[in-house]
Amino acid sequence: MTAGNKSDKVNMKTLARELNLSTATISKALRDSYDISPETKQRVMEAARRLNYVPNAYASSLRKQSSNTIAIIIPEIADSFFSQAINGIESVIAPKKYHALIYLTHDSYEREASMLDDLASGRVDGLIMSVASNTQDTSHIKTLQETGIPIVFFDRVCEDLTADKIVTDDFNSAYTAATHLLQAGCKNISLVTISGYPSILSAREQGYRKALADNGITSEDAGIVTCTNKYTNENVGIIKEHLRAMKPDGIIATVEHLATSTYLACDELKLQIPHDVKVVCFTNQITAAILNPPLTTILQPAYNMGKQAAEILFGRLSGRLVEAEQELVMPSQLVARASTAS
Amino acid sequence: MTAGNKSDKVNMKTLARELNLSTATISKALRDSYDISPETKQRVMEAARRLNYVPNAYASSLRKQSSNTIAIIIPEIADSFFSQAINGIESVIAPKKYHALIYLTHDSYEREASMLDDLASGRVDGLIMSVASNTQDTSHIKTLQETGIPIVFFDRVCEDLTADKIVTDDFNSAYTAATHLLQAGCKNISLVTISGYPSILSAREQGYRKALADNGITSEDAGIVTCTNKYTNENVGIIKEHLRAMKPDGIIATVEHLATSTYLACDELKLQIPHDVKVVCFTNQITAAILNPPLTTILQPAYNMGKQAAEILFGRLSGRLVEAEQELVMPSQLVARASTAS
DNA sequence: CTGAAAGCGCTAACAG
DNA sequence: CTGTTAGCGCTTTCAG
Repeated sequence: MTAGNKSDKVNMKTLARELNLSTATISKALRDSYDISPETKQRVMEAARRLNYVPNAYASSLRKQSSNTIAIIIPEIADSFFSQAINGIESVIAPKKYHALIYLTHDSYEREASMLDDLASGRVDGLIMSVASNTQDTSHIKTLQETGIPIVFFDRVCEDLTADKIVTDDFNSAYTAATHLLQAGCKNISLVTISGYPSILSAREQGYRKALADNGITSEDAGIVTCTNKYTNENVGIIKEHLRAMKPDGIIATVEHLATSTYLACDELKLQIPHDVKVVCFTNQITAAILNPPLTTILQPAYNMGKQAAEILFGRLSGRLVEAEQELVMPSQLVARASTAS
Repeated sequence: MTAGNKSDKVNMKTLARELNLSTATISKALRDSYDISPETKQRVMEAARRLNYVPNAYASSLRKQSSNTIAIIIPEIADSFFSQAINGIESVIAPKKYHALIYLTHDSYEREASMLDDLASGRVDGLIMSVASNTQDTSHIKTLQETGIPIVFFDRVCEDLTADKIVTDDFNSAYTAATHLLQAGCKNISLVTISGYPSILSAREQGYRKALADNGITSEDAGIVTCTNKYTNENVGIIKEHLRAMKPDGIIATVEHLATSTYLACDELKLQIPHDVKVVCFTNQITAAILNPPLTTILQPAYNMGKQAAEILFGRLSGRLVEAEQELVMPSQLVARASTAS
């Protein structure tokens, strides 16, 4: 039981009483309105500071029908890409004194849908999201859009939706990754990926297929390994089985956590990277450079993607940005390291 | 401009009109109150679904003076420990339909203080936090506690504060790490750490010192290297300089991002781990096992710490937990890998 | 320049 | 069982 409880809660009425003014004047003075005299403003500010006045966030939000709050909905948080993106988002909202509610779908469509339904409550002014990998039906998203809440998607976007989107050039990145492996001498390249609908997964797969096709290799799907989207040992088993069966000499892993699984699988089978199999992974992990061996990565501009997403969202919120929704494609970067050395 | 805007906003008044009932009845029916007839409840529920009614979060929070929202304040997000802890927190708040506001201090006392001041606005019912490394004055925290908002600290706690705290046994962990290195044959162990006040840093330092003292080694502070708490190349330089000057044969790194800096520093100086220098780091990075060489870690129970913190917070919020504030110490685990092999 | 009054949408006494 | 009423604390006309 703490002291100084509810009893001494100071609100505008308290200030008004203290200064013999009306709450209307207090309100205007605090918002630095033009039609309040400088002296009154001084007095109000002083009293507010002295009495430790803090405006009630919900009263203000209710009245203004806006909350200075946005939601961030992502599949996972223990993932370098997403946590770096959050940093980018935070870098633009913090200076504006906006607040961020964070929600994790754990890649579940049901959770995602219920989160979006809830957001129609006026809780947030806008939303930045990356869809769950098993989200196919997008009606929950459209319903929220219809309430007028702007949504900006990043990385995992829905193709059938009209909205602002920030993505990387996944097709090209996968194409580049595959080409990089081919140039390193690989003849039999596998794609280690996860199941799901987001376009980034299919784009990465298409890029991979195209690179093989352009080099006269017809894969017949044998080179595609589908893992679960959880960081579990199960994936190590799936990858090992594939390595044993198909004996690929090159692997492209499409999401961050598959790097560890792939390395462990190779290790358990005593396959040497890059001698027996070369590996490249889409990941933003900072430890890539000190892995055994250092891992060639497709590095996404996670921080800047988050930053851009937030900036576009604020453009919408402020009414500054009125053009049609756009898809912004930001370049990823292949960082070559020992895991793909010839 | 999306269709179906504000105009058709449906609130309790709409439902009341629709069904020829009062808003009081609607409110009670929706909350499944005992004194509403089953049939009325049915009608209300049906109408709510049909008209897509979503209760206004802020009106409700304002009226009830509680928001079903908590704040999470942490130094960084792109850090495995913190992101895993958030997962733990989320695992308990999501089923309770609570919301989480997330704030990053970037280890700045000023930002932290302004965040805590703001939370007196009634925006959240409770707070889970890990203090900034340069927070020394804790008056901003005490002030918030006085408003009656329960705060639970985890990992980076303040010693001079009365509050619920979830920590790991940092002293013992560091002692264990140092002992582990001594047993592996190290004679000259350095502690690579960051500057700051949180007790975990001093506990880790004390544990290190005690282990050396217990083994007849007097360090005279020469073995302590202080880095910046940013993930920058600067730290690689600082560590390299120390390695050159002091030639330690063992290193304990106290925070996650120093693992990468330490490995890079050794690499640049062509020092072999573990042959020339053995390394152990406090980190939760999942890639520890696939580093070159695999890294011996002090693994903190991050997920469970977050979970416990949230559970204790809910205990306070519900009034279920009324005993004096407690400090819960959870064990870390030394996971020995090749980086400390003899 | 300042104040009175209405109301954002919801909840909780209290009556009936 | 249902309705009336009075606010939660703030902002915003509109008068003066």
